[in-house]
Amino acid sequence: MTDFLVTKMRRRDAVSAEEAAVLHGIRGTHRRHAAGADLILAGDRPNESTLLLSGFCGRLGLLRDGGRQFTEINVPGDFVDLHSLLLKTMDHGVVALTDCEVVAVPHADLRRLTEAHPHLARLLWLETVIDGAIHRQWLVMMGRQDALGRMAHLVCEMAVRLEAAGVADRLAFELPLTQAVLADVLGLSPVHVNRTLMALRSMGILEWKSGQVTILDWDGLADVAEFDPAYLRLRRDPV
Amino acid sequence: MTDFLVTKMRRRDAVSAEEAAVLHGIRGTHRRHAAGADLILAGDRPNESTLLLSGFCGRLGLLRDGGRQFTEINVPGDFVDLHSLLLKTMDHGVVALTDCEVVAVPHADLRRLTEAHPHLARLLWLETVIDGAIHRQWLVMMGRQDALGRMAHLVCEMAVRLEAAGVADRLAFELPLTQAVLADVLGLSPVHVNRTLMALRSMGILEWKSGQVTILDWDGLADVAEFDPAYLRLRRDPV
DNA sequence: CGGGTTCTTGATCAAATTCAATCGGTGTGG
DNA sequence: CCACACCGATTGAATTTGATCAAGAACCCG
Repeated sequence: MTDFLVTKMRRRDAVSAEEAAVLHGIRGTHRRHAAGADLILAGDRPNESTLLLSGFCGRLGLLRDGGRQFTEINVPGDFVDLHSLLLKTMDHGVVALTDCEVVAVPHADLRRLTEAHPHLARLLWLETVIDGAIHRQWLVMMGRQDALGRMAHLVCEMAVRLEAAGVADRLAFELPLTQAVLADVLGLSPVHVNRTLMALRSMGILEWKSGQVTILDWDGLADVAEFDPAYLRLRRDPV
Repeated sequence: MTDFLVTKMRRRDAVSAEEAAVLHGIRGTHRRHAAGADLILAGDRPNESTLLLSGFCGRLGLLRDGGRQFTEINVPGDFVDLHSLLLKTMDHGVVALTDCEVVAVPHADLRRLTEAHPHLARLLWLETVIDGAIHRQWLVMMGRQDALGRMAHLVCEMAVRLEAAGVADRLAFELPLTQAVLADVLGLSPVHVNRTLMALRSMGILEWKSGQVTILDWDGLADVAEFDPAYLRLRRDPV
């Protein structure tokens, strides 16, 4: 159940058999959400954190005029709102981008776990800190990269994160996001998203049809994106 | 020395006298940096975290063409790189935007502190999680607000954060950032930063000369910015 | 097969960039 | 005290990027 989480953590630090057992022993409420459903709304005060088991979720901010901006796409093995353990009140919403399967873990249990297992606590802290690193990288894209670079960067990131969780292959994976969602991820209009994808296609870098991404030229893609996976912290480094 | 930090934390949760004493007891290397100096470079593996005592720092990402994008402005009382405690390798640099005074605290000491004082550990974790919330809010600005809204939002945020640290008044404070730096914060060109500031000035909302900000119409500014300080988590909520 | 969503394409428009020049302080050396 | 250099702020003109509006095509799903 928490396999993807442990797989991902083990790219970052050793997780002992005992610690893995503690993580696998996490009990929470198992739920399914249909694509489009709100898992969490801004202003909510959840008393549990949600671990994504399958599907894709997005954290998003809303504007007065109805404008939406995603700040992260979550993949299986991600906690979509581990930070709510400390933030208490959510500053943003979380929506299901596809049908999703999740397990909601009570904050009380997580807190007990962190007090009993300081190393696991640091591994969880690390997960929230990596969320921050992803946000920073997105900020650099949004501020200083053009549409092509942003799109390429997003694809690189999703490829590497899905691979790290052990969910998919780096060069061919399912990413069933509509171009409208991509627009709200990249801060573009849906029309321009379409043109940007066409450009990557015509450059022979990428295929993306019916939610199926195929990367034909990883190096070319990474070059356009100026992608350096260091921020995803997928190297072993004891915490 | 760590007064600003404790002041800020006490806006978020009770900090007992004993805990405050522990924080005040933090010993580290006291340093000064001149404006423009690099405190940390991307790729560094610091074995200490840096608490800012006075002045302003910025976390920034770099691009191939020399483009820069700041991802956060740090004010007195902020750790500029508390996340390095877990990230180990820095994914971004930190530069002094003004002359700065800092104290560098060894990671070993911080780690010992978190193991001995779980509540303080959570307060520190919270600080890193709030960094993430700030990044998210910036992403929404960058993706979906125009230049005017972004500038207004930045000013609102700095006003509230400086006030929360007990460093300055919300309506009149020093923020000695050049328009070139503002451009790299907001993802704009220096020219457009200039025009944007002129617009806010001509709307009677803001004065900003020689690093001195005066907010003439807070409500107008917050309205342009769509500013809601909830993400800064300045309400008491025990962790 | 029909109806809705998603994708695609074209034409026009607005925002912000780039390039370029000027202006105003501030400090320094003669 | 002035000349000079330097940095930051300001302004204008031409250009680019991406947005908006609008319409048609393709694709699913019931």
